[in-house]
Amino acid sequence: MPAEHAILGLLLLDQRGGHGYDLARQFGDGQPLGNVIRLEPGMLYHHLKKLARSGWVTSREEAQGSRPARQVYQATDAGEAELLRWLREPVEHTREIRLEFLVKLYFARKLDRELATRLVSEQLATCLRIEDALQAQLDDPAALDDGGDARFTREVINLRLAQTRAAIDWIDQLDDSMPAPERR
Amino acid sequence: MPAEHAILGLLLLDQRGGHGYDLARQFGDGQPLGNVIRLEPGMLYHHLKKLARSGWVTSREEAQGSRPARQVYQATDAGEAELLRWLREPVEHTREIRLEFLVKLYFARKLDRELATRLVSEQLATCLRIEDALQAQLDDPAALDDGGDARFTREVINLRLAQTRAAIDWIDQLDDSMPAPERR
DNA sequence: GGGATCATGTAACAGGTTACATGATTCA
DNA sequence: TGAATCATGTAACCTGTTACATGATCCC
Repeated sequence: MPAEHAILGLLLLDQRGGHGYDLARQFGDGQPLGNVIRLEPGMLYHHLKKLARSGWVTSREEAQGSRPARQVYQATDAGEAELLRWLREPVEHTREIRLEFLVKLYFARKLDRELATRLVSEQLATCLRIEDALQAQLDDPAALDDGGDARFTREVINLRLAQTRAAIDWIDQLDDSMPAPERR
Repeated sequence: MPAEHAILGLLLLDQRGGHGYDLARQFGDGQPLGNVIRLEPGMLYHHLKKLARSGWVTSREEAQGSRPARQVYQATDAGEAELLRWLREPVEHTREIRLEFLVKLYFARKLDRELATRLVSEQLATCLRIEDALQAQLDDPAALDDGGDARFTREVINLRLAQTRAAIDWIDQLDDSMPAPERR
C-alpha cells in the first residue's frame, strides 16, 4: 500500500505526470523519499501497471525525437480522491510509523497543511490508544501466560511499550501545530 | 529466516520431535512465541518442507491406531549447528529487534544461558553502533539533502534515533547479566 | 446427527529482492 | 570505442495472508 500511494503522490505533485525512470530517481539515494521507502525498477513498473488497472492513473505514450518513446503516467481524479482518503487515516500499528506514516506525512504536508495537522493529531491519538492497551496487558496478570514464560511475555510487551512511547514523543515534537483559532 | 529458525528451535527443545499441528499450537494465542511471531498452518507446513530439504530436520511417518498417520519432524545435528550459529548473530537493524531478536532471545535462554548473555551484549553493541551512525548523519549537513526537504529528512533520522534508543534502554534492562568472574 | 478438534495441505494473491535482458543515446 | 545514462521491463525466488479442501475422530 505505501509504495503505490507514494507513486500516486509523486504523480499528483507534478501535474505534468511522470514516467518510470523519472519516478525511480525520486526513490533513490539522497532523495527525501529514498530515505524512507526503496523502490527497485521492477516493483516500480509493476505498481504503475496496477495503478493503471485500478483507474487511479492513466498512461500515454510520449514520443521524443531520437530517444525511444516513454510511458507518461498521470493521476486521475479517482487517484486524487484515493490519495486524500489514504492521507486521512493514521496507521494502526507502531511498526508502520517508520514507513507508512512517514510517507503519509510527506505528502500531506506538500498537498494540504491542514490535512497534515489532522493526520499528526490522529496518529498521536492512535498511538496513545495503543499505549493504553499495552499497559492494560502488563497490568492484567491473566494475560501474562502461566507456562513459566511470564518473564519473556512481559519483556515483549515492555519492548512494544518502549517503541510506542518513543513514537509518541517523536510525534509530539513534530511542528504541525493546529492552526490558531480565528480571531475577530 | 526467523520463522524457520523458530520451528527448528521448538524441535530442538523437544527432543521427541513434533508434527505440524502440534507446532502450530505453539505459535497460537496465549503462547509465548505466539505473541512474537504468527505462523498460519500454510506457512508452517511450507517451512517444514523447506527445513527438510535443507537437511536441518528429518521426518518420519508415525501411525497412531485409529487416527490418520502424522509426519513427525526432528532436528538433525546440522539443524542444531545452524540454530546455534544463528543464535550467535545479533540483528543488524533496529526494526528486526521486534521479531527476530525476540525469537533469538527466547531460544538462547532456553538452550544456553551463556549464549543468551553473549547475544544480549552483542545486540547492545550493535544498537549503539547504529545510534552513532544516525547521530553522525544528523551532524553532517551534507547528508541532509538541500532540495528543501532537510526538515523532513532530519525528522526521519530523529525517528530512527528515538526507536534505536528505546531499544537500547530496553536491552539494558534485560537481566542476562554476565556471569560473575571466577573468584578464588 | 452435528460441531469441535485433529491433521495436512493447496490455491490465489500481495509484496518484495536480485539479477538479468534489451536497446538506444550521450559523452569522454 | 566504450562507459554511463536513458528507458522499460521479465524471471525467479522468498515471505506472508486469506481462504478453502479433505477427511477422520471425539464428544455431546
